[in-house]
Amino acid sequence: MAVTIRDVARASGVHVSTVSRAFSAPHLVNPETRNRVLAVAEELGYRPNRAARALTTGRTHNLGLIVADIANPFFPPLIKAAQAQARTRDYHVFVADTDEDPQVEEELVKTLAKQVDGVLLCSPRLSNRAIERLALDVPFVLVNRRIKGLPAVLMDVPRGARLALEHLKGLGHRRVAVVSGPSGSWTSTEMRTVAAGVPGLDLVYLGPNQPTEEGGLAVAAAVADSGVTGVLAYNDLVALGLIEGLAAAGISVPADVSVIGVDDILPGRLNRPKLTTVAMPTAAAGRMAVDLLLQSGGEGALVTLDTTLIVRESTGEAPR
Amino acid sequence: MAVTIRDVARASGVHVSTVSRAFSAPHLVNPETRNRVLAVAEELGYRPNRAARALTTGRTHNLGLIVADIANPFFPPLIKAAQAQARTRDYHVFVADTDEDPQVEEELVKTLAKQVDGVLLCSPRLSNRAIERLALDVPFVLVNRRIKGLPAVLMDVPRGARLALEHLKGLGHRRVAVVSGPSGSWTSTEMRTVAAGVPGLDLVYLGPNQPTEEGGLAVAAAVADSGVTGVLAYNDLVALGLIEGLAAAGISVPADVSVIGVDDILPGRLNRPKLTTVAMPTAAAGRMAVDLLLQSGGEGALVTLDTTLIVRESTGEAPR
DNA sequence: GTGAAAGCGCTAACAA
DNA sequence: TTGTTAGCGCTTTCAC
Repeated sequence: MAVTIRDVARASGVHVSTVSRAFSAPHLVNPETRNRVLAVAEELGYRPNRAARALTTGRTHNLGLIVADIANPFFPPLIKAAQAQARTRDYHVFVADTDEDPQVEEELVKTLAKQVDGVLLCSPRLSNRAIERLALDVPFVLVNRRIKGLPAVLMDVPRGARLALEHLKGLGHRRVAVVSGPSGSWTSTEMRTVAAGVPGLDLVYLGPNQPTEEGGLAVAAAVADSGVTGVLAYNDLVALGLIEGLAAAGISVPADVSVIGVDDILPGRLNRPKLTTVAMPTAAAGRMAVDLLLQSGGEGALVTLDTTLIVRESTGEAPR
Repeated sequence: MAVTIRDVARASGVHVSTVSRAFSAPHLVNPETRNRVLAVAEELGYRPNRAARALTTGRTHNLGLIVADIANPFFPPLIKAAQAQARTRDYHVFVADTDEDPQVEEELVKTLAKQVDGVLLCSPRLSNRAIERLALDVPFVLVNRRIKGLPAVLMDVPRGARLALEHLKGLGHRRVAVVSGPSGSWTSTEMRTVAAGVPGLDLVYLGPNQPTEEGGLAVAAAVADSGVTGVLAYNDLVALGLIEGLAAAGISVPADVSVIGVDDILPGRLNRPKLTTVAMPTAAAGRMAVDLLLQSGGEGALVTLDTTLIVRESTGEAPR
């Protein structure tokens, strides 16, 4: 068996409660005693058992992080940042993947609830009602989803989309396509709204569409037929697929058509042409979500992070 | 406070131990009683507190998964698979990122030790000695690292490298470069050994080198100067950077030079030309590592997973 | 400043 | 088959 608080107490000639205090309420114990206890603990290799501690304090010092798909390149930077931020505050994080399944998501929250002080729900697939019900069991911070009364970290996609469209316009593009994602998608709707608000653009809406490379590939023909010279794609994966599809049809990016993605995932940075994209502050979102969760009192807090346009190689002057 | 076993006991008119048994030793309780208890529990929304359970049983039903860098595209498929596999066995998994820092790695293992039934150490940066010492505290499964006496999941890189080199040879390439990674790296050494074992190839060893896109970019000039027509790169990132660097120098892949990577990460699949690569079975490794950890008795188990060559577009006939 | 004792939620002998 | 009791490792009143 591992070394417990009792072993330390015995070896340092004090009561267990003193050892406990030496760790969790240092100011309540005589510096000398404290140092002795700490030294003994160190020597024995004692580490407080966090689970046992949680039982009395009610605070587990664990967080849950639930995402739809760990392998989707959008998430890893968020997971990494959240985990790092949690660690600076002495928290561990459970990471779970729902495989896009709302049922799994719900079950995960329920089983995790008792073991964590809060959970980060990233781009949840669950209904608002279901989430509100779950929020009774455990504190939440939502990422990429807004539900009244629940703290959330959002990213300002509309701003990024506007920037993207204006960038296209500034390069002389007039006829521009907006390729949306899955039909129910929040972002798709937003993109359209924003696009409608940029004057002087002749807009073509394409989609709904799979939010994947295949989706982009599939929409290439429609883009080619539409006569546009610029495209704002639902996300980077779609943009990448689109560029590939266009190339297969003999249409070159950015010479013939400019393409902008959304997310700023790694593959877009490695692609040639390097993808111009609306960068989502995923790492910042991960950090911020952890902060929100840990800073009690941030009840209904709503943080919206700025997106930025990163101009790389997939956009250029409109052909004439 | 959440609903506890005591609430369920009271509401169903039995003793807590009966409730406990209804969940963790169903066969020991009368089916009728059991159903009643379960019904009441369901109704009250009772969920056993796993941390409390762990305190008595000694089994937490949690796993730790430690990787060097979550954002490195090599890891997410492994994390996803490990997590999924763990879930099928009713385990949760802590995911932690060491940022390539051995110190952090060690500290993480120590703090996690008490909260988990075992930890998956993926591509650890720690010394053998340190790992052996830590293995006294908590069961390990190593991924991508072999230490005597510790269970490990390895991937057969030599086989993949041989396949890659033979593929190049089959395409008529004679003068071929092997671009290695960081100097200490295990894989680098292996690659050289394997390369030496493939007859009829005129080999050039380049490196050591950063295992990143920049590393590939940096080595492009040397590759160009070396007069090779084929390259086996340390990994996909290096291969991608190399292709980019070659392109900048007016050298086309695969027309002038064929390039093969290792890993099969997503960016390679999205790249143009699509990267020919030695696919690492990362998902299978994640699953297998979890199985090894959970199947007690697998003490010194050593599993080597096959790698395969995936031929895509970055390799072609040698120019003549 | 330190010790004693109770208890967090649960399981595991041991009785009955 | 079920209840009783003790205790997992720790914190937290409450005394002293």
